[in-house]
Amino acid sequence: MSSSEHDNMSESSNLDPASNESTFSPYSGTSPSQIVPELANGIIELTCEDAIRENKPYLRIIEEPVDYFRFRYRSEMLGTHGCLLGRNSAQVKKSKSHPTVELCNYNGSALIRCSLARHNSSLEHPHKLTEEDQDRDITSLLPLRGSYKVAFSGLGIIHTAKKDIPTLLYKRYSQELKQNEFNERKLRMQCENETKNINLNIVRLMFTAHDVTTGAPICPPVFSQSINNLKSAATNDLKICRANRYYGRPNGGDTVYILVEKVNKKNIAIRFYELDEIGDKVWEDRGHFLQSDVHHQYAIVFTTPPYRDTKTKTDVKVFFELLRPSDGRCSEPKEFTYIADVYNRDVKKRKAESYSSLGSSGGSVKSFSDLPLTLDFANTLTKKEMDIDPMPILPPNNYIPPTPPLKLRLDGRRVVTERV
Amino acid sequence: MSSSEHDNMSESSNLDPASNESTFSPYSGTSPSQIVPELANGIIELTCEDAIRENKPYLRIIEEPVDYFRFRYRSEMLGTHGCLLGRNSAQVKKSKSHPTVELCNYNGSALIRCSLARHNSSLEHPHKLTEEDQDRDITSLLPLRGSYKVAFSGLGIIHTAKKDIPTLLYKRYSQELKQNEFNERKLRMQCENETKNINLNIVRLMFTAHDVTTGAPICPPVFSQSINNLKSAATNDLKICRANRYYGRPNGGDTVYILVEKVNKKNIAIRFYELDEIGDKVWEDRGHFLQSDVHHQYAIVFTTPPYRDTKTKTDVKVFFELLRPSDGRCSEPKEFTYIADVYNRDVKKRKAESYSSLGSSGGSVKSFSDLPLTLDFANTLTKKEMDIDPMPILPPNNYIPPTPPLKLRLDGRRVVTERV
DNA sequence: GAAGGGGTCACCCCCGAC
DNA sequence: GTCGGGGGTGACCCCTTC
Repeated sequence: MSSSEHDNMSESSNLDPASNESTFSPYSGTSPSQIVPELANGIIELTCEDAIRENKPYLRIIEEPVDYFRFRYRSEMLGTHGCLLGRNSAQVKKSKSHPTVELCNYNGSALIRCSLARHNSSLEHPHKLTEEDQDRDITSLLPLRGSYKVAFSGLGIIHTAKKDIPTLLYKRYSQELKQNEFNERKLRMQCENETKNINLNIVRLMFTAHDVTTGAPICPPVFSQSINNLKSAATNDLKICRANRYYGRPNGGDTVYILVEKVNKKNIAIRFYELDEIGDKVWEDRGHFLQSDVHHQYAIVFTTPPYRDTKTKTDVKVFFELLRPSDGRCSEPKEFTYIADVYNRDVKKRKAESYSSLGSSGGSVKSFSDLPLTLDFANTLTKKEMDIDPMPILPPNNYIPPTPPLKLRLDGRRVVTERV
Repeated sequence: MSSSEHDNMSESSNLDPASNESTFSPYSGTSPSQIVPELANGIIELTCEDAIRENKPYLRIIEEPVDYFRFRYRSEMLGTHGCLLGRNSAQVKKSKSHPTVELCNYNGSALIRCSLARHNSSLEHPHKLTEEDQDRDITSLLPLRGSYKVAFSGLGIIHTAKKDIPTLLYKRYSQELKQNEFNERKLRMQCENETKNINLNIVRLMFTAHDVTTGAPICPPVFSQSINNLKSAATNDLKICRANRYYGRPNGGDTVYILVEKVNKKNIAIRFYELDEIGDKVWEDRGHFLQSDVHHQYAIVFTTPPYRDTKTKTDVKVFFELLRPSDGRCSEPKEFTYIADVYNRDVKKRKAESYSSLGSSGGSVKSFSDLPLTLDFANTLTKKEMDIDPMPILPPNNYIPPTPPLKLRLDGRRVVTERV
């Protein structure tokens, strides 16, 4: 209902040559939805503004990637399974967008590289980006048809097997360090430990700009918003597929069966809330269930919380949704109606609504068939039980590592790059 | 309720020396539940009777194994996960039984071997039996404390990885055949094909008796009933864990949510039935749902069938259960009550039961809250959709291969055996 | 074919009862 | 601890639909 509705994007991968003005303002030539581009973190925004003031080159993201995407193992890459779209891609065909970046305040040729960074640091992620069937750095040469904007279409995210990651890190570090600068066994241990701190279900795109001839970085990198692995119960899209009832009594305690997409019983809650006329949240409570009421990750049996006014004289429309405490994400809400108890209603209403015949359909008064209630449900979720990833000891979020230079080789419009 | 209730077994692994009479009757010295022992197939029984008539030795199964057991991969065998029990093991502790076999009409020493056979042929199964941490043939030397009965306790079933099976078969066949009797490539192909026809989720125990000195078979083998892998959706125990309602209207169409153990949406049905006073089935119908109403193998939303008498004047107790068409197995039934429509009841009853107040608990008349009903459900399960294993082209069920002789080596009471 | 999904195999753990 | 289970996960393999 809410989060999937966007303006039908005007930015697409077919870049408009008319918008190719070398401007200092980040607010030019884009659709209304991008007047305030969402940046990966505060420091980038500052950097941009500094760059604008000082007339220095900078990168800015014009189209963010979608926030949910299925990471694929290399063995799954025989066929094709769709590419990473832009956040504003329309569901309908023919208006797809792709992650897009613009190099501002710059003249002449430049090379834009797209790679994967970790979600909570600027370090490289062990997963790999892929472009169609090619297995090399994802780069694009600018200007492209006169534009300094480039859309990366056809991207996929290759899920590196967990067991391969320590070795991968070891290779990387042992190459970077001189032969005598490290102790092999110790470095291997460090890589094992670092592996534990890498979240394999969240990545960010990292864009870097390089001088075409030297490979030297032109400006600081920019990072996209996080992209969550759609296949993992820790990061997937929460969804209530179906429920057996969408109404209950104001004193709560009604049993509801919901069928949901994969959840983790240690890290899931059900939030009821009410919005007033202007959309502000005026009440909130939780559905009650035990971990054992979560059935194999795909169904939850819970009891409704009491409404804030158990003697309400009128029916009240509220919402309920899934909530994942570890990252605060929630599902699309479902409507739920607290049906005012017939004895609390105004006399006029009571006459009209009560005593409707058993088994008739379509009446506005529902009856409550789940009585007597199952008692003693309690929401026992505790911080300890939720298995939240401990915050790893890593560079803070706003630390930007120096962009390494690239070794370049031209290959048509594509540039083959290697780490120096 | 029904299938798990048995006499509390008197046969246990502690064999009673008193029952060690060399008798010709298979009906002696066992508990009432074994007066008619269940034999794996008809031909065995004939063989037994022939053997009895002719005074020849024969094997008979005294305690069958349980029919559901979790097969474990070798990598899961670090800890301990419980052993294969006898079918009549009591749920309460201290009265466990184990698969038990008796060698009849025989004097002197004999060696009883237990191994795994396929469910639909007498051929050896690629899975392995294990006994505690030992990895060798499971054998026992008879007589044991004067008895010709032997219980195999501490058995586990090791799940051979599917990808390893062609190689395993190839090794076996290429050893059995002479060097020039086979074409390597062709044999490998045959092994690939044979692998497809082996059901890795069903095994049977095969018991063979051997002369201690020569290893020659003493009598034909006997086979236990099938043992199904508890972890596979194709063979596991069907179970309705929870349902949101256990009653409905006689004309049916009420929506029921059930939470179930892992099922295959292409191979599952819901059967309603009614028993008369003497336990005969007098009515049967199906719950209606689409494959898409099966939620990730763990929940089903269905609508109830109409009762045979939609105008019943009294409430009717019936049952519903899960049914797996491929093998005809079903879950424990749950009770379901068709509540007579209030207008069809006898006048006296109507007075007492109708118009009870909304929201009160404990009354015998339930109300129906799921109206209006979801329409247009239809049970569309067809034979074609059920993905039933095709019957492989293999020896018929009653074919018994000649028992191969064993190469023997004594090691205390245990005998180390090798295939000749 | 493309673009999405769902299910499975093999493995890795977890827990509660002793 | 260990026993006797049980649930979840990573990697992979398929299947629907267009």
